[in-house]
Amino acid sequence: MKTHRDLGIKLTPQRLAILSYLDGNKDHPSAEDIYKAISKKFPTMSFATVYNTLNALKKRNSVLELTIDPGKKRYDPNIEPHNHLICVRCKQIEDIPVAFQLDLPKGTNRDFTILRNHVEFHGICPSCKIKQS
Amino acid sequence: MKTHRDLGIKLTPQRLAILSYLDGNKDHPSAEDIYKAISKKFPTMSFATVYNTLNALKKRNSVLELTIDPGKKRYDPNIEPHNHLICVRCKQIEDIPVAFQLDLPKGTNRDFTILRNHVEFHGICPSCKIKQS
DNA sequence: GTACGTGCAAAGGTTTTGCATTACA
DNA sequence: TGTAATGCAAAACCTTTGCACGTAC
Repeated sequence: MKTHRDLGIKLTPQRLAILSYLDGNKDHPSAEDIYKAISKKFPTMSFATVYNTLNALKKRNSVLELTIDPGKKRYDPNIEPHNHLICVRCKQIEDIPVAFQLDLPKGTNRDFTILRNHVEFHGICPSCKIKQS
Repeated sequence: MKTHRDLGIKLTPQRLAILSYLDGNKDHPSAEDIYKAISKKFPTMSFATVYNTLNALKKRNSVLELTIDPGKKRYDPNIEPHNHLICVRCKQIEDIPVAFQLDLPKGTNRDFTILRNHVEFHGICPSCKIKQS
């Protein structure tokens, strides 16, 4: 998450509200989550503006688009390399604030230039374990 | 990929065609890819049947639903634990036929019960590197 | 003042669903 | 024969787009 001082993007009240909602947010919200939260204060807010802003931020590398949830995109204001813990029951996503140094195993296509990696741990979160019992 | 001998699912000609198309397939096809390929031989095949079959196979753990491509699901008949190499340019997905033994870093939520992990390497494939130059 | 953002509605793409018909087991 | 799958169309979602209007810079 960068600050408002960044140039290159017009800072409208709607965008400031989205930036403020995302700042420090660890819920990995979907566009709808963002829309719902901000509509309370901005009744005229539209989905087009949410997507417009998210795509502008994505292009500027100020937000990550996560492809973790089948059916919808999730957004992450934490642009530091990190990984995720995903509850297979409730779909909650938790950050793992650490990067893994991984190499391709021997025998894998070495002609691929690796830019980054992303690790997903799938499991069951504490609160779903309680519900289960 | 299991064999046709599996019980618990009715084997219609359409399903046999889908199973045969998926068997050994390393392209991680989308539902549309499957539909297009099979429509050639089954002109009456419908999307409903493709999704119905894929969801039945998924439930039986005979196919994996990959959430790697934003906007659409991809399907993988390889149900052995393995990982993926993804070209950020052409979106090609290649298998890494090896599982990684990874532990949660210290300080991470230990109350999560880990069931499995999935590693994605993002990079540029050989053929996109050539196009680039 | 101008380029860019907003908001609305419509359209586009993917997946699911309802229902009458068909066919596997 | 009975249960489950098929196929079609419609609907449900999520995301993008076109366009007239408004506003940050």
